[in-house]
Amino acid sequence: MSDEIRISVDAVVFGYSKIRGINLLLIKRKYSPFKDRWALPGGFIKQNENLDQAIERELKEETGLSINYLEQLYTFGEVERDPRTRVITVAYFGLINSETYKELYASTDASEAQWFNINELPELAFDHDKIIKVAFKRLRTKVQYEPIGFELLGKKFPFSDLEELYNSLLESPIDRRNFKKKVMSYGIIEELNEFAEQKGAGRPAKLFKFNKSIYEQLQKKGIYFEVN
Amino acid sequence: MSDEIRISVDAVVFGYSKIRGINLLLIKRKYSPFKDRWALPGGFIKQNENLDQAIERELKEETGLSINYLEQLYTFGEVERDPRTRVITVAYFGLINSETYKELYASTDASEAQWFNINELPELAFDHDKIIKVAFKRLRTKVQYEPIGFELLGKKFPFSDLEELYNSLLESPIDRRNFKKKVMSYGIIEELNEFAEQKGAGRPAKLFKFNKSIYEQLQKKGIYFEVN
DNA sequence: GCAAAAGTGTTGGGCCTACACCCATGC
DNA sequence: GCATGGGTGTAGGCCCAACACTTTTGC
Repeated sequence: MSDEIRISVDAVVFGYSKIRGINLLLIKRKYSPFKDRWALPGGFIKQNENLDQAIERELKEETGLSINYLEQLYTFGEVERDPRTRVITVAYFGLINSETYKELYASTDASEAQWFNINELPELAFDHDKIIKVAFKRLRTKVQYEPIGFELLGKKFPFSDLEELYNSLLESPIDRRNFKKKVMSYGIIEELNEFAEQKGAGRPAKLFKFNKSIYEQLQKKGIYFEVN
Repeated sequence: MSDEIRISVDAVVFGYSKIRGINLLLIKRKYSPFKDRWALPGGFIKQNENLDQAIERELKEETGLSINYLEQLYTFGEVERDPRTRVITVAYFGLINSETYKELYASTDASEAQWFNINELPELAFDHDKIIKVAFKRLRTKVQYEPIGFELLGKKFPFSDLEELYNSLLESPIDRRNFKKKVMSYGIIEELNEFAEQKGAGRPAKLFKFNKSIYEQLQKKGIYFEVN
């Protein structure tokens, strides 16, 4: 056990689908410690790369995914969190849109990377369960004051997808009519003249699109998104 | 230049007084690099201490202060942020109440530690100006949705101190009557039967006290503090 | 025709905003 | 008595919460 302190980055990446709900990206560890245990994607940072670069590299290496939304979450540095040596990890919080999300689902169970439902997580390596808790709390808090929910949906989505997403993230069930009025009132969502593909019965759903640049203009004016 | 990556902690500690406004705690560096330049209190973490322990130790060593409110802010890890070698720093965000704050003011200019008005900061070492910006933004945002402003006041305070504090932190000037109604409506502030010492003319001000345990009970019920 | 999902308006009440004068003290 | 800072109430409007039926499709 050297006297060095090592630094890693780890990412908590959430995905979403209407059927499966909130899912989390995990990888199976190839090496000791915690060999064959599921863990967050991540790894040690290199001498000449920034933290942001490190986490992007690790995600690409271990899962092949590119993440549309990624921000620093918290740094975990408990002395005993890694049995080998002292490791401090900078955790990131990521969201992935449903198109990319589906691709990974297609890539079989044999893959090293896999999605798990947030309520059915396996036993995890290190203190990763603790990190995930912090990240999930951030997700549930942040969807209420920033329009990050759209990062979990596709570019075009039926309004009911957004509804369901917020329903699964917020504590109390949302009122469909009030929710739509509120969200539409910001003018950051465009109604398209396209319809979602039918799957089963029911009236076909119009598709909507999140307009990020309008949101950014509102922010500058001091108008902030808020839902609860 | 070794191949090691080193880890430090730094603290952005804010103090407040009605006369001087928002102030920031800085220390003068004794050693190279940036010798004699003002910088955030902080230093390298030790092999066997947690991050929280490290920042508390450094603050005590360098400034003698004990901080009532301290939370992790953000981790800064740009490759070139330290000219010596690669150093990643975990920044903390702290608030200190006005009693403690005054004590330091009494400890002369010769001291290594000194308060600076947030609008009159000297040139700083490393990327500490950037860290301070992030911290100040956090302060201004967070006072709006958590009652952390009280951490900057004394245990007992005249209501006008709170008013002035929010006035100096928020962008638009607050309405005195509406502000008081809002804050009092949470029931987290007790009106005492004591009065502030007179300094100059004016009606004597009643003293108030923040009741943290009532606030925590409200939080559990899902009632959140909010001012703007 | 019935099951499944999408779409849509109104009302009452509570909360937030706007706004200005009196009170107690020092000098 | 005047300057200084502390303390206080109301009315109008806006926004939010509560609430249920109709439309379009697949089968």
